[in-house]
Amino acid sequence: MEQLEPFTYNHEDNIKNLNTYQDHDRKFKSKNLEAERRRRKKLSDRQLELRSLVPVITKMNKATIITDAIAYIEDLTKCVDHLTDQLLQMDKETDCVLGENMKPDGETTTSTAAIEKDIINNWGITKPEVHVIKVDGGRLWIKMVFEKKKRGGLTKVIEAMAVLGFDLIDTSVTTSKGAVLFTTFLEVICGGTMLPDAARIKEFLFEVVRNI
Amino acid sequence: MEQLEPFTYNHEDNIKNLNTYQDHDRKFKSKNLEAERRRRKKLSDRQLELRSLVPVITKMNKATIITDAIAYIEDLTKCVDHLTDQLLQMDKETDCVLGENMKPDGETTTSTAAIEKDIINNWGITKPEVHVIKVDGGRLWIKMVFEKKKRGGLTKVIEAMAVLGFDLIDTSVTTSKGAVLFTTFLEVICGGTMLPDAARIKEFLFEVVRNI
DNA sequence: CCGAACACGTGAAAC
DNA sequence: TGTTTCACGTGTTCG
Repeated sequence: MEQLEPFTYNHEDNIKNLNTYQDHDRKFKSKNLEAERRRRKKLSDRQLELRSLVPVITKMNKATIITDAIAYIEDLTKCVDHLTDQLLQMDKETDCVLGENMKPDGETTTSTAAIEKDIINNWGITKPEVHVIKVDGGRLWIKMVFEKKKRGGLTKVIEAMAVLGFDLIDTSVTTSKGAVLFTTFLEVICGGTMLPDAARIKEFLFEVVRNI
Repeated sequence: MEQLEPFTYNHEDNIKNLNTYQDHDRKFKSKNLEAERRRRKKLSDRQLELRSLVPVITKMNKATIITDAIAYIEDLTKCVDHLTDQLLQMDKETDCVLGENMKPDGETTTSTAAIEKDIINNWGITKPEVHVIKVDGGRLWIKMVFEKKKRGGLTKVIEAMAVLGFDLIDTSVTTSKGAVLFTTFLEVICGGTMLPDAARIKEFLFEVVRNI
């Protein structure tokens, strides 16, 4: 085909020349040829690693590997959600059982109703103070100052920490004249990437300490 | 160098011709040009989708996106493992409790019996350590070292403090490699169900930390 | 023979 | 500045 005449690029020759005169003759070599090769290799390695992590691979294509990885991540997140739901439900049940057992009059009030009642009754006078600082990937530093209005309030705070999946490394609680200073350095159990943003944690904890 | 003579490929010319005569003149067009474009777009889209699924992206690089996805998958699997462990443990516990509660003869097994049973069942590897020191009339200093076997254990401790009618003045909790050091300086509230007898408090707390 | 998948070197552009 | 990342069109291989 004379149409293809101007296009006389020969890849094999080019490769051969590159390999032969790799360091001596740079006439046909871009400056970033080796860098590009490194980049390609790195990307390829990552994709290989990703493939090795995903259990079910429908096809060996690069695109399908990513698709399978996406499906796997979705499955995993769904699994995590389901498990946490189950765990929370179970936590709530055991709490309910304990609460009922401790009640002397034997009245069966659900914990949600009790919480609602608490919300109505305890209208905070002083606004609680909550600080959440992300130290690194999976570590947080939290400081809270709030007013202790009833006994067992600290239990709720520690409970909230457990619900959030926090592993308290170093915690200090100081009480003085009805005010509580709670500071903690903690690690997120489920891993750094699962970490919700500090603002959300702060909001959640604010609601927690608001109701105690 | 005549060796490199055949390399007359001109990318710009090729692009220009492609843009100008995209559908009319296919002189410089490979047969699989459009297919390759489709493939690239598909792959790019998948990577975009993957990126949108991973919450923490350190860099926007294609390689780092995959790296982050790998880290995310590892975190997720770790989280799933952890949650299933917890769930299994909790299932076992509730089974134990329910089994006792479900006694058909209606016999009211006291909690002490349950505790005794637990003592028999759970033979801890490391014996927990509990110290209770009476500072003055209504003030105590407590130090406990125990092994954390499950999440929410700290909640039980704080709960026990509330049950005992203790008002925690200054508390410190330090965790390291599954071991927990809990120290507190507290005040006994008048309405407490238990008298501040150090030995009895120590026994009670020992049972509490033994079961967590 | 053809479509799909891939690695390659390259120029442009971003940081 | 220059190093790095990206999209591009290409030739080749495989089913």
